[in-house]
Amino acid sequence: MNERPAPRGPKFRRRAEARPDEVLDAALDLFIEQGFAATRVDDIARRAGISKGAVYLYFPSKEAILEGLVRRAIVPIASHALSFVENYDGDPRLVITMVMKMLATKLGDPRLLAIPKLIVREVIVFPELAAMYRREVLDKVMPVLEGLIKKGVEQGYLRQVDPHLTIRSIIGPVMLHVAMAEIFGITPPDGLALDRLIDNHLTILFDGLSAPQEVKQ
Amino acid sequence: MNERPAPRGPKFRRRAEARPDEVLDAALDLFIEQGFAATRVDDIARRAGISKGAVYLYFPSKEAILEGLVRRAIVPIASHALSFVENYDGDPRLVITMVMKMLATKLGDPRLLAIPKLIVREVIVFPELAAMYRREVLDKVMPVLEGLIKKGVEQGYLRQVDPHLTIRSIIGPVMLHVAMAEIFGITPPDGLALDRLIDNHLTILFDGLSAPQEVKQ
DNA sequence: TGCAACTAACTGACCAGTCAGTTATATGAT
DNA sequence: ATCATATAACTGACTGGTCAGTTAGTTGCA
Repeated sequence: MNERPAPRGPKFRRRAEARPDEVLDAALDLFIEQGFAATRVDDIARRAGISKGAVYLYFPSKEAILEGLVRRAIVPIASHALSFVENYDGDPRLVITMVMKMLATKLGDPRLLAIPKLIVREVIVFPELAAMYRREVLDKVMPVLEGLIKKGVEQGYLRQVDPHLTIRSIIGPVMLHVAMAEIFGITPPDGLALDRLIDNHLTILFDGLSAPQEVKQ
Repeated sequence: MNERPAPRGPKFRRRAEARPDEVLDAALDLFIEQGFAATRVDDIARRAGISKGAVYLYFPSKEAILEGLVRRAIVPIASHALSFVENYDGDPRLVITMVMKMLATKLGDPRLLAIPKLIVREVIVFPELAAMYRREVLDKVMPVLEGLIKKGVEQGYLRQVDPHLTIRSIIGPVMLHVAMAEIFGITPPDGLALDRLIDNHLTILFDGLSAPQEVKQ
């Protein structure tokens, strides 16, 4: 798997710039496979192609690696398309549909999904991790969605609902779908089928589970 | 908290019948507080009022305690009101409402909620745990709900939806609500408010998020 | 009196974090 | 260009603490 070290090549390279990211990449792989506790720092080092001692040149502790992982994942979120949603003024159902499609893309990428999974697993031992994620991601995203729904109600697009609670009705089903697949391996017969789930859900979400009345003619 | 052992009392009691359950109770408390890995068998023993060695008279390993915990929680599920749901023949929306209220009760009890939480946390290290829960609980409950929806569609109560996927739209929001509260401490201003969440959700679920048309007169 | 139930001290494996020593490479003098 | 020197980057063996599981011996009870 690893190329055999050339007998005449140097024993190691000095590449201080690249190391931290390589450590994080290696750690993410291993944390996904085995979880935080079961992963040895030595394993992380080996997969990153350095010695254990070198890991401690860049991270003061194993926990700091986990924290670095979450921090690195969080950074790009801030610069995201939230301002578009914030300033949008038409039918909120279009934006909701868009948000769902985007969410599906994110959740489909194992390396993105891994971060919330890690947080969920480690929240008891490292509550600061969850606090960080909440502060940097959820506290930014959720108020925007809440505002969207509130405006939708005021403008007459949406039924009178509680904006705060309605967020759960919108994205809860997608989360549960992914969670059931991840934890229990329960998927539709033809795979994860996130697109079909979202179609099915949006129909129910917008127009209700009840059969349409015959008044439509 | 523990009564001080009377100086003249016996050093221990022989109570083989009661021990296993007491160990499980102690373990559940500690696993909730600190997670599986961070809990020492010695702590479990002490809280159960026995020595570590005694624990190993009843459970062959620490993992077996966790497994016993899940198994004990699963047993009462089998004998539950599923047959009622299975044989019900009227408007499925009534049953769905009922199921949601029942779910809310279960999720409101920390000692019941703790079991799925443990499974979620430990699924990577002990996948058999998740498999067990799936086999004994989910594979029994979900087909019944699926059948309920299917029948509801056939009898014209419900819109044409995919029964398998629709389960997510029904209970996903409740799960997300609880998960957000548990993991990130995100709740409505006035507490968990599960009842209000369910009311809000059922309105959306049955009749849709879209504002009602003016045709109703 | 016998033995199941129980205790408490012990063992051995594991692993995060340390550190003394080694190697790569940048810098500057010749 | 070539070499000497400095130091940042890195290695790998070691340590100290932790803890699951074991066992030799003690105690409660029928």
